[in-house]
Amino acid sequence: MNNPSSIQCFAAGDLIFEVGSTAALYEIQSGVVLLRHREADGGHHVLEVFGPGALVGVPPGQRQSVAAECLTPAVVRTLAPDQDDAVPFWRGVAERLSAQMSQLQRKMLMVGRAGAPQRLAFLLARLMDIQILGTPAASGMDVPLPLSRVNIANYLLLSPETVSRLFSDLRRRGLIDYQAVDSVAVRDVRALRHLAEFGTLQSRPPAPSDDARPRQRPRGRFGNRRQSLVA
Amino acid sequence: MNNPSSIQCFAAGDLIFEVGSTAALYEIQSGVVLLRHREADGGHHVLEVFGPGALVGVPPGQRQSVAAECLTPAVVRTLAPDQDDAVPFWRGVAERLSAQMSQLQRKMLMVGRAGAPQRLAFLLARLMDIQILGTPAASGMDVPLPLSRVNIANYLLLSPETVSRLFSDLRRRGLIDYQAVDSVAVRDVRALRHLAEFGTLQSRPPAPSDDARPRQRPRGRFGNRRQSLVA
DNA sequence: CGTCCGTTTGAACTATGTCAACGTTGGTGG
DNA sequence: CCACCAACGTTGACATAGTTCAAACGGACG
Repeated sequence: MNNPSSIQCFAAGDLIFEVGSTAALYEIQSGVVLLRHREADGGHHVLEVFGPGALVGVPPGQRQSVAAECLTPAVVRTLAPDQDDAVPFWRGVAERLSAQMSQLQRKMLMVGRAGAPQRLAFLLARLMDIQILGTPAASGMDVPLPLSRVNIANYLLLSPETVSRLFSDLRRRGLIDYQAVDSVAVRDVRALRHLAEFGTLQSRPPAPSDDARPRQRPRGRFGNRRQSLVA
Repeated sequence: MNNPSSIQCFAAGDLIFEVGSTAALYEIQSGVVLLRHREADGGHHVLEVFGPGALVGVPPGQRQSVAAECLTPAVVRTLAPDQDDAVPFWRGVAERLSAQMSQLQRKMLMVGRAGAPQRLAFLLARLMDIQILGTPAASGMDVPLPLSRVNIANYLLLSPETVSRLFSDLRRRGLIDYQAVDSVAVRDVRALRHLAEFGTLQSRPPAPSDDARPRQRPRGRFGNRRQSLVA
């Protein structure tokens, strides 16, 4: 109780907590952490991937509904309220949970509405952000992929085969490059971010500000339909 | 400040708050409320549907990232901390937000992995739960549908045409029945819940406990693949 | 009574899952 | 040290659920 915040270190592959563990809140100090959800049939889904600064776990009084696994060596801080700052503490937790809700909502739209290429670009963009933490992304930067293809597929709710094909496509198109499977060199950050956001490949920059071309509208699995514009 | 909780009433179609409104937390007392997310192209997505007891909005210090619209006449209570009970208040908010995260995660898996029929059954089950609130569901009960087909499609991330077809199918198969589009009579609660959970139609009960039939495993858009069982 | 929007139904298309075969890597045991 | 094996990743061929386009129907509202 008089130990308001303690530090813990984990190796890659370690579990920070398991489903059903007694509740606790953790703040990631360094490393990349994955939230998994076990299925009845023995499979599992990757719900979220978090980097430094994120809050994982549930507040006391409940049980953990998911498992948290370290993808890289990681340092986490256990969060607990002090006697004095209990109000700002819980307020802060509420705010951060609320922010994570928004993040999860974005992912849901991604996974439910966007096409497969956009989804992968989305994940790559997120991994870039986790890597650089503030620094502006530069083309040519190397992004580690702490997840296997299978985990990526689970995260994006795609089949591993599709993920594999997508990587090949992105490389063919020159957006990324890689030798090993556990990291990619981002050749064209701009195109990648554009793909993540709009689901389309922007016609290469050379286009000399041609204003008259048919406006590019967001495209996913949906989005090719005339919008009713009224609803 | 000395007004810790105030009651507000809304008519169907009213907005409780809009995107960008100053933050506030509301507890739904009665009625059905929908969370919408506006898109760049003028369309919108239905993120969640809530009934009495749910918490909507964000804690002070942020801006609303979504809009909340009443589908039926509704009564909501504005939540604000008292001087005395600030700690339990924020603690409670954190816990309820955390619980909603789990709920949203379930929906994400639904929308990303389950097939269209399962998704609709999922929504119908949720609407049943919102209606009855505790009372055990009975076959033959009448469930109001406060959402249009288009909104249902948006919620489930399907096209309206698909939703329409699904309703027709469910009626053909005798799980539900309806004359108007704004309510359904649930003919077979059991089958509907089974569909929502497993994605399959249970062979009608008559099956005389035939143990030797190929075990029904969960089926969605995925799930027909041999599980690696190892990962 | 006519128009309009939401719903329904039909037909065709496409993205993505499934199945299957092959290559590569890393670990294990002879 | 090398042979073998098991995962994982890649690629191809095929199947299909769900979107898209199109047209017809119905109720609501002027």
